[in-house]
Amino acid sequence: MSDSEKPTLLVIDGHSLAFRAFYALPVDSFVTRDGQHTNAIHGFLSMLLLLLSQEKPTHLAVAFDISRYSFRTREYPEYKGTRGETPSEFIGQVPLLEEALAAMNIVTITKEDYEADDILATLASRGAAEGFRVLVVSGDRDSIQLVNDDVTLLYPNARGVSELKRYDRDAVVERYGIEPEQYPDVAALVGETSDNLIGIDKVGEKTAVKWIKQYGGLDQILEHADEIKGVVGEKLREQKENAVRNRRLNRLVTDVELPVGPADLERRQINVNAVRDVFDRLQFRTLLERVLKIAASEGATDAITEAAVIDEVSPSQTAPVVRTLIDEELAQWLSRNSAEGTAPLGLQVEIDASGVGGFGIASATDSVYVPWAEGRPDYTALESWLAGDSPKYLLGSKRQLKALRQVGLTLGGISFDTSLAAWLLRPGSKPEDLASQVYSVLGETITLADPNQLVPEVDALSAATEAWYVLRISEALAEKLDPGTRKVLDDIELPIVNVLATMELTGISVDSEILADLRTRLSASAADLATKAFAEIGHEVNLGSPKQLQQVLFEELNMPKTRANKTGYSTDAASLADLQEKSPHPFLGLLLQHRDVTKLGQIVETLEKAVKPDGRIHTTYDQTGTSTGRISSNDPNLQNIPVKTEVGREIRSAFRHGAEFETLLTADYSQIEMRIMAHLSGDEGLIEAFNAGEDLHRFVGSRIFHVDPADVTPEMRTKVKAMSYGLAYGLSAFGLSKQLRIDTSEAKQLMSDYFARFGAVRDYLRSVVEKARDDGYTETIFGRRRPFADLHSKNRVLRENAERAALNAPIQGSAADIMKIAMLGVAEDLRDQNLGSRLLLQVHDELVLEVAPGELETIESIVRTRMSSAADLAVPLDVQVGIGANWDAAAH
DNA sequence: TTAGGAACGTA
DNA sequence: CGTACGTTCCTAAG
Repeated sequence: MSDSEKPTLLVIDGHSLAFRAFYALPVDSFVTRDGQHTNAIHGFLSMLLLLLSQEKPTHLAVAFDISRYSFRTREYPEYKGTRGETPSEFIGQVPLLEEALAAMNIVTITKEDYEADDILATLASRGAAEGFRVLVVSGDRDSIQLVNDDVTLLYPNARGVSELKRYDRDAVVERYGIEPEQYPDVAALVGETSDNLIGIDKVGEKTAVKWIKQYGGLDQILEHADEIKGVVGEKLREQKENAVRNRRLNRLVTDVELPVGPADLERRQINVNAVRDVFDRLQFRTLLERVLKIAASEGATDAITEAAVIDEVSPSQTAPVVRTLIDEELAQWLSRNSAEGTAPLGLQVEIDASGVGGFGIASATDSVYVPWAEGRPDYTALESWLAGDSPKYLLGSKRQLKALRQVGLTLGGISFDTSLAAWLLRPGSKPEDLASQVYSVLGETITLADPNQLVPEVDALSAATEAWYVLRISEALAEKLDPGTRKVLDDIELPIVNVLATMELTGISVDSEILADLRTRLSASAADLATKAFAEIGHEVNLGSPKQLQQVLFEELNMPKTRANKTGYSTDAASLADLQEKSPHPFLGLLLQHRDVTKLGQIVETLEKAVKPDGRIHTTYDQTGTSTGRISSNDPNLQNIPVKTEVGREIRSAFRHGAEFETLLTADYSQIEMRIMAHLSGDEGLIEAFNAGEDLHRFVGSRIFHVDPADVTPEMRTKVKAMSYGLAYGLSAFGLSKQLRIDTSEAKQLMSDYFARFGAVRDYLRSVVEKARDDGYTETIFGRRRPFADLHSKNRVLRENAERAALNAPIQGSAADIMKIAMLGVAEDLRDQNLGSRLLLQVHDELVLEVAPGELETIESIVRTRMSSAADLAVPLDVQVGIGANWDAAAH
């Protein structure tokens, strides 16, 4: 068998390569937003991917040391004793690397009492015996002894891990002048500093090699030690025990007992879903793409192993043949497949540039395609099936529902949505398209046509086949949903799809003249402020460039340094305010004002561009946009329209009721998160505070500072307010001191005074984190879960970030649930009572509606009732309602 | 052209 | 060293 026909076994010393990578790549350039260092992982994986594509191994394993201790340290406690502390940035990268390898379905091997090199040696020798071409990757020179006609060593050179030097037998001979098998003899004589193996004084590589050539090997050299002349001869005779010991220790073990042999290490299919997960966490974008590319190429060529690899999936099925149906045939098919007692159908609406192109509808065993031509008369059966309650499973139902609405069709019976289900299972994940879900949920591969390709390489999948996949994904996901999550899906998320779609289609009316006027004033003001700012420093700069500002502030004006960030020193508003105190300069104030007006100007401009021909702005709500259960808004984001400043309120005043309507009405929950904390913690003091109906912060302040509510000063109230709001975010004494600009000691005192009166709150917050640590997830009042992995992390920054997020999740999430339930109630009443008023916006704890003439009282009553009764808590849910011609006037 | 960071708007 | 978002600009990569 020639070499090219042999299977290739690639074995890697994990620690050694990761450690090389760690020193080869700058630590600071590879840090996740959470503070996890990743340079070693990145370097390792990058090299691994290169090896996979260049060497195309058929079999693969990575070996790791279990600890620093092995049979060698027992024999010689000083072994590797020169190695210093492992850098803290390296610790913690290895477990993550192992996770990444697991996701790529690569076998990792460890063995108690042995080093990774021994595992490599064993696999290499067995592999060679079993007819493999073996490639060993290690940064340990001892591995040279493994090289022979079947085994090649790939050794990282001085440039780190970007290149590996190839040592086959000839290369070893060329480099060292001896056969690979003789290398340990050389090392035994010379010694190995990195292993703390001391050699013979005065004997270097040259001498050792010369002796070995002369006498044949270490044993022979020692036998003839007496013949060797000079000082080196003396040293050899004096210190020969060193060489004997070194030789004993540097002999790699080739018969370690392992749970797997070379033949078991056949390359396995990459688990794309898991890889995405791990790589997302590590923020490896480019690497992810490289892995996906490999996965795709391998997945396409090897359909058989596919299903076996992704955990426990049923064997892949074959999509039913697509039939195109219209008219009577279609009516019969629908009637047959949607009759009472039949299973739900998958539905995929074909959406193209001009609207709806057709429908794919599928049962488990049959799929049909229905071309759509607007205005055709004979679609009665289809339309009534679409509008009816007959259960339908979809992927991304809101988008499809909107597309149908725009061609005058109604969609009812949305009883499963794979995007929503996948998000509920993993609320941090980004929505996947059909092909990705087919892979991540079913473990099968389909190829979608590239929409950017004019002449598609592959035929587009019929919408009917897509619907069939959606149906299967739905069934697979449904099995994974625990009852609580299922209830959230059925009772909250699926019903609210329709409400959100309606709000998006409705939009909100905007007075473009107000915006245009505002923009003119703001840009004039910006120009004026910029001129004045330039005059202060004597030249022009780009005030929007943090880099140029740093030059001006810290070099030209020599101001004291502010908080450091990745690109230098911070120039954010808080830092500039600090600077203004320490080193007053007119430039600072002008800069801040300029920031302010340009920011507002941008917002106004964005809004102007977003106004559609109907004079309204239609945002898009992202139902799967958050990890907590909130809804996010984009294109444009109407959940962050300014309100705190005068100009901000002017912007809000441009949002108004439509011409046919009477007024805008806003309704918001007051202190909903604090109320949820009171409920969840059962803190009697806090519950009393809300039941007393008094100003919350005044009440809490009176308890903490031991004064009458009437004697709570504004300063006291401010402090209490900051403390209360901070609680739900995991605020620290340090953070509190910073925000209130008080001493840390005073902040500490404030916190302890607070908890002295409201101790159950602290107990509750602690218990949330503890429970999450045990369960692996948090849960809202309504059973919405959010998983947390980092609560057990050894990395303190990661762990503490996770702890704060975990204690916040049930609070923010429960508030989100409550608001969604309230919206469902309001929408239901509007529909059932045939009211003309409409829901327009949701801003987390606030709803904006436009009220049809004559409906004001009804609407106010509906909104108050539905919002305050959305959940039954230990404290009342207070709702504030405001009315006005525009969003600003309707505030209260 | 693209991706990440800084900055800043909201709840 | 305070949670959850989206958008904008600048900048350094590609």
